[in-house]
Amino acid sequence: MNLAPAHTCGSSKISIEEPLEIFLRELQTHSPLSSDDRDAILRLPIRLRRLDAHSYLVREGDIPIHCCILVSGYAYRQKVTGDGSRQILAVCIPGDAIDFQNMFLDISDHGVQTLNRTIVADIPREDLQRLVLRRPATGSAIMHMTLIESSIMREWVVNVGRRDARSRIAHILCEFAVRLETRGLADTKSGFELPMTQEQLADATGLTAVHVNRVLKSLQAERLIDRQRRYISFPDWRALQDAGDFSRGYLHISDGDVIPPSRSFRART
Amino acid sequence: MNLAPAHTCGSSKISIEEPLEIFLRELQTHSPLSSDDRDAILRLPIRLRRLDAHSYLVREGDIPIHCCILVSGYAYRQKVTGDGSRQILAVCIPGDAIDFQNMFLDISDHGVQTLNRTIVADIPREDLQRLVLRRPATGSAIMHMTLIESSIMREWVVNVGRRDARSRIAHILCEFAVRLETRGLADTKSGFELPMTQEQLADATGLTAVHVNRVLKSLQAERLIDRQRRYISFPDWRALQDAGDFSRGYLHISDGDVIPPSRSFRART
DNA sequence: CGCAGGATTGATTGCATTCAACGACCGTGG
DNA sequence: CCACGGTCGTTGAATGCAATCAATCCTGCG
Repeated sequence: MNLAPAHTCGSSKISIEEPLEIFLRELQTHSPLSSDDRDAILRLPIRLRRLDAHSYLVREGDIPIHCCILVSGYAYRQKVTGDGSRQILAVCIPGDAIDFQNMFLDISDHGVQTLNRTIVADIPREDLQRLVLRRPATGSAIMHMTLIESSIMREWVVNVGRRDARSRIAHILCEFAVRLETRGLADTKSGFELPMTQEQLADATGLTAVHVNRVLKSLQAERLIDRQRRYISFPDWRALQDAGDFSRGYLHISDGDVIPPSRSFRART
Repeated sequence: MNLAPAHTCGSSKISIEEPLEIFLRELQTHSPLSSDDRDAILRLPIRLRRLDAHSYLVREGDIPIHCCILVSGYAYRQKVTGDGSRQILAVCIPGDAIDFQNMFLDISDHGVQTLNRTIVADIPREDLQRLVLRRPATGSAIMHMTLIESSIMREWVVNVGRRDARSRIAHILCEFAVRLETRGLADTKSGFELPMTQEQLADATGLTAVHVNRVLKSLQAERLIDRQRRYISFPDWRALQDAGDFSRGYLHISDGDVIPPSRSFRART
């Protein structure tokens, strides 16, 4: 079902180094590493995979055997309730590591699925665990990334628990914009391609697709957002943040973390 | 406001070792440590504090200077939205470490408050960071504890995002019971003292206090719970779990983790 | 061209909120 | 000892936000 065959992604072959450099960059944005640590990371063995949209990266109940880094494309974490409804827990963007959550535990408590066509780099679990034990600084860097993900999840609890539909949607749009921007993948002025359907947006915000549609339309009518198909931009970024009760503190972005758009690696859908 | 004076907590003075032993026990339930690692943990400097109910352990925006271990009593993590409503993100029980979340980040993205009278042990941040860098295995153990907290938070997103009021309440009660039970602080048969008001329960489940009250009454009427003031027990534990769509997988409890009630340290309220 | 998934719209329902008042319990102080 | 105040719990009535049900409209794609 998965293991997508070659798709149009430019002419050049992807070198084996690039994914680890992306990973290293993300690790280092928060905690500096010695050159030995950096080398150790760049020497990690990896395997590249291409995946279609809607492929499973992790299934709930899996025993994780590798940690995968999202090189390009988007994915989301999810859990399903007993009555079959789905909750999206997080959206992963290029540069994110998928399996820190599961890797140090025995069994995956949630699933991860791709949103679109995706390239991932798998790092064997044991190699990563060995790295962490031998090079504590890399462990701290991983801890740091993981804690930021936790912080984002805390904000999601608030979003889903205590905000009305309008704020929830505005908030998630703001979060998405800022996270993409800090990786040089979008810019709040010019907007970006939203990789989610309205139903997925609904599952992320604890609403129904129908209601998401209505809220989006009303945000559009108020000129807080502007949509052309999936492409979305924010004519009044300030007002959108207010509507979403958004402030970026919980993303723990320091100024130096931002990757200028020119330097960015492109998301190949 | 805080720094509660002596309260009745038995006659004996609390020895300085005990809190670190509690901490060590929790760390070890998931990842075994060498005797050197154990010694290093037991040698950590700590300071004990007694706190009244409703004291702040951490304020949103604080720069954490120590990590505190909850020795006895309960606390909760919270965030407040722009319009002033509160969301409770997690309930901390004796043995939990409060500040792993914040310690490796620069600034606290959420607050922590005590639910009742509490004893905490502060470990200076630098000592803990030094420990982690010198003894990677302790770092892994801390990572492990942190990831379980993340897993619980994921389940909370689902609870608040995708379950109706009845299930949310039943679920949180189940979670509470199981977590207390594994630390030998309660048992699902005989019940336990619920340390939260209905308003706090509401803020944890994304509901209103009024509605929590109605749901509790209806659960009572169905004989899924039994309440005498704050004391709660579960006449039909199986049915309650069903009502709450609860299964304990996400708590990542292995059989060996459970502390028999006899060995347990008592929660001194 | 026709199909399928996604987006849109309307009408209706219902769960949870809101507002408001009252009751029960507990600790405190006169 | 009892009166008092405050917090928490309980209840009723009315409102409203979002869900549900159902149909239709797009639009990209085979």
